[in-house]
Amino acid sequence: MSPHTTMTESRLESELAQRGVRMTRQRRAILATIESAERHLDAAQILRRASRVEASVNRVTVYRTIGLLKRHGLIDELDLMHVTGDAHFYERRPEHDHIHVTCLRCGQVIEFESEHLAQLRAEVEQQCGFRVDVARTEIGGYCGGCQAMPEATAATRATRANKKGAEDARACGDAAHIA
Amino acid sequence: MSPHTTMTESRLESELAQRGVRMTRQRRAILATIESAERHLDAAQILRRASRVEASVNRVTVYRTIGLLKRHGLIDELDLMHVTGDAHFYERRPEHDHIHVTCLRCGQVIEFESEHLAQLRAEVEQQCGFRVDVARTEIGGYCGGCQAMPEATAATRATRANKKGAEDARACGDAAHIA
DNA sequence: CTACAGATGCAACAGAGTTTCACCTTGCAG
DNA sequence: CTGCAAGGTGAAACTCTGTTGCATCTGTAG
Ligand SMILES: [Mn+2]
Ligand SMILES: [Mn+2]
Ligand SMILES: [Zn+2]
Ligand SMILES: [Zn+2]
Repeated sequence: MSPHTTMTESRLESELAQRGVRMTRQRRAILATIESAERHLDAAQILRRASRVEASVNRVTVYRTIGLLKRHGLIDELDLMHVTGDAHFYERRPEHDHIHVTCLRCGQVIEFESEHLAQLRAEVEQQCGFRVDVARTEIGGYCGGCQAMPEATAATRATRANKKGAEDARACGDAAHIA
Repeated sequence: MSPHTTMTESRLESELAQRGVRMTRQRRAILATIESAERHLDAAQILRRASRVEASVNRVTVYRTIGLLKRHGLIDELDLMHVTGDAHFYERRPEHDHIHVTCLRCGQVIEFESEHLAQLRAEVEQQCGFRVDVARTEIGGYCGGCQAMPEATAATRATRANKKGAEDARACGDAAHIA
């Protein structure tokens, strides 16, 4: 990597610029992390990944930036049925709504689009007199594989026990240097 | 009230009985509380209300009973967009699915039924190969009143500050005797 | 009535997110 | 450029939600 890694400006970054929000090295790292994630990340995972490009990023700043992005409607918050704990997960707000289907045994998450989402939202706006800001549909169940699998063999399951940090550090090559 | 208030057997109670689950005074109080609630309660509120009929009920038992009911699919867990904090809310699983529409300013919650829910669920089962266990749609937005109200006047808003216990104790007559 | 699986209470713990405050940086005006 | 004020940041301490270990108690089958 070059000495001054300038990091290509993310879409989130330009969205914020447009709205006159001040940009910092820390924010840039966090935005890029969220933007480029191949899956839904929670705050701790965002911190770990962002710290790799900008070592000074702090836990608190991650939470503050998540708050900023939520207020501006640029990201959505997910529970993923809290299969792995009480943390919330984040993703950039997509063009079209989609729902999240989580396997309660293996933790796999599938995204699914449907016409019914927009229709439901329209119904709510009309019949409840609400201006809808954010809509979230989450489903929990058992994926094909896990339906077949005998109860005990479920070694894949993301339990509360093995959740302890390891997964993200392992997946991405170098050790986590932030607790 | 008579000395030995026998408390009519709730539907949750008989559901559990059918499944051979052991019944205790504490559980009975918690089940009755959830069953008879006129709105969605979080764990702390369930504890406060249940303690009024059965003083020995403990916080931990509330959580354990919530877990029991979730495992048996007898209650659903809601976020209500976490407008008032990080707690989760509970309600008995209804006959027909409904969604929860929460006003992000005043905290009001509206329940709404729609054909699209069942259709969406069917689509997921077919196209994702999942066996769906629980489905949750939550919407956040601004209710009619709050859309009209000028930004500052929002005195009604359930802020993190006023959340502190008062609301439930006040609403139900006698003081909360459990922290 | 008894025995024992299973439920409870307590206290200690753990994880997620927030607040405070002294210090630092960004973006802009001069 | 330079200086400066508005706003962002890190560290530590804190709050709130939920969990666990363990000694003790109790509901229920026999
Ligand atoms: Mn949640
Ligand atoms: Mn409801
Ligand atoms: Zn699975
Ligand atoms: Zn409102």
